[in-house]
Amino acid sequence: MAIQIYNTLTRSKEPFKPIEENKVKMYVCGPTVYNYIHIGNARPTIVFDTIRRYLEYRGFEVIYVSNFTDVDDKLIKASIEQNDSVLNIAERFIKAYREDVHALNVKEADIHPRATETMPEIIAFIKKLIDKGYAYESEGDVYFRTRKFKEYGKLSHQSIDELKVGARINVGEHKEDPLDFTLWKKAKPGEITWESPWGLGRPGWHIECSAMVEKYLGDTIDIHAGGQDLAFPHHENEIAQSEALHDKTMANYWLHNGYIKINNEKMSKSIGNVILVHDLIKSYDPNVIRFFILTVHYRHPINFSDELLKSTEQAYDRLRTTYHNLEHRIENSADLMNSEDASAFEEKIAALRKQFIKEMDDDFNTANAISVLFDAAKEANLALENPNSSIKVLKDFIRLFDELTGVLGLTLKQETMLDEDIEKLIEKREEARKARKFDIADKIRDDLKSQGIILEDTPQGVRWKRV
RNA sequence: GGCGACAUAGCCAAGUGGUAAGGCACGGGUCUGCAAAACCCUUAUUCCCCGGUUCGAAUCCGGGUGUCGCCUCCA
Repeated sequence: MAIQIYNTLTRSKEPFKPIEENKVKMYVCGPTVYNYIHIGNARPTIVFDTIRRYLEYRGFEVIYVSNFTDVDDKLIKASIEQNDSVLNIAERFIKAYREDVHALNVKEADIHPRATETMPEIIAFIKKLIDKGYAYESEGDVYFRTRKFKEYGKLSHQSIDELKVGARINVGEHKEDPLDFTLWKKAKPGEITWESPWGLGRPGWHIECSAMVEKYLGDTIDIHAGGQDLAFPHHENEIAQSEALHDKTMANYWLHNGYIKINNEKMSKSIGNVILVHDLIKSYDPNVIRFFILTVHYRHPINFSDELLKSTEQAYDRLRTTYHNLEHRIENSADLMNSEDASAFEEKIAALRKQFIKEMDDDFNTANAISVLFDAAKEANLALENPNSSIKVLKDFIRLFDELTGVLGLTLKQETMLDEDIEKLIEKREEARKARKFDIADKIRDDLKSQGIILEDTPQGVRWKRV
């Protein structure tokens, strides 16, 4: 059975069929780089990275394009406030974005185009729209003639007459119709500008994505994705621009991730509850943050709170502990070949892998895929419980964890080095235990615990982990 | 006003017609020198409310309540 994907366009799950066999062209709307990214920006980044990884895992070659909006009103505003150039600010936060996203183990996009580097294509795109009658110049601005595109509203399932209520005309705009949206914006004095057939100005927000998709992926792509709020108007406008020009479907599958709320409130600057990834990774392992995002289906809203993140950390530690215990046992135990038990576990490992794929095939249900990870932990723990388990089985569990968590962009492996003086203390404690001097042994264990190192005694010797 | 999402145990969260996954927390037990980790057991006769369809509904339909989102920059 094919992978099922929920398509915003049809509001239903559809079997995934790429345009070219085994190849996926994927475009994800990226950030406007005027600040550090917040946890809400991190969700689509993580979610669509996971979808990309899964498609690759299933044998597709994925071409993943994600843009940086490096010129727009917000950047111009920041430039005035910070008394720095738009390009400097953009450069700074692209760097910050890369650092944050790298920490969250998000794979680099194949192509990361910037609006400012796509200017010739953007201008050409607009020009062709004007030639085709879908756009018009008006006192240095260029607008898209929305009503002329008959399918307008098909993504957000709104009729054009209902949309009219919300449409606005800002001061200084000269539109034929309130629904028309900006393709090219005439520059105000002092603003960053590019030359165009309509004078100095800069692109509107929606046009860059249409131009980039066309430039890097072609007229029709497989997957176009972004946050739920981008469905309207951003994606609707992209469709209008691209399909008006090409007379072809822009993207076969439109994917939108749900919102993140903070303590059940909307995250917004006015409430002052914006959580930056940059800050969050100072207090939490990025693995835990990523895991947290993936414990909820990508289309559902997530509530975010410190308390929830803490309990997620506990949950993640259960997986990490199992993984670590497997490693410890493999290193400290002779191989005991017990083929009967081995084949039973091998069958379970195969079944777990199959189940994981089944869950992910169903519209990337990472919540259920994660529950398979816990099932795997349970089986691995049972294997560890058995003193006769073969090393091969334990190694196969490690491989299973590496494989499945790799698809989710998570890692369970942790640091394995200890300071020499701590190693000595552990040895000293072992001697004390052998001599049944438990008061000395317990004192050492307590001391190390206060340094964040937990000792656990097992039949295969002492095992340690950091808190 | 238009479009949409959500409501499942103390908390988080799957499940979209066949008799309630998983995790966190809590309690009991086994193991242990004591721990830790792990394992076993226990924890929702019930899925916001009221009707309806059905042999059968958390799941479908109608109505209601509540929370939230988009329609304006926003992931």
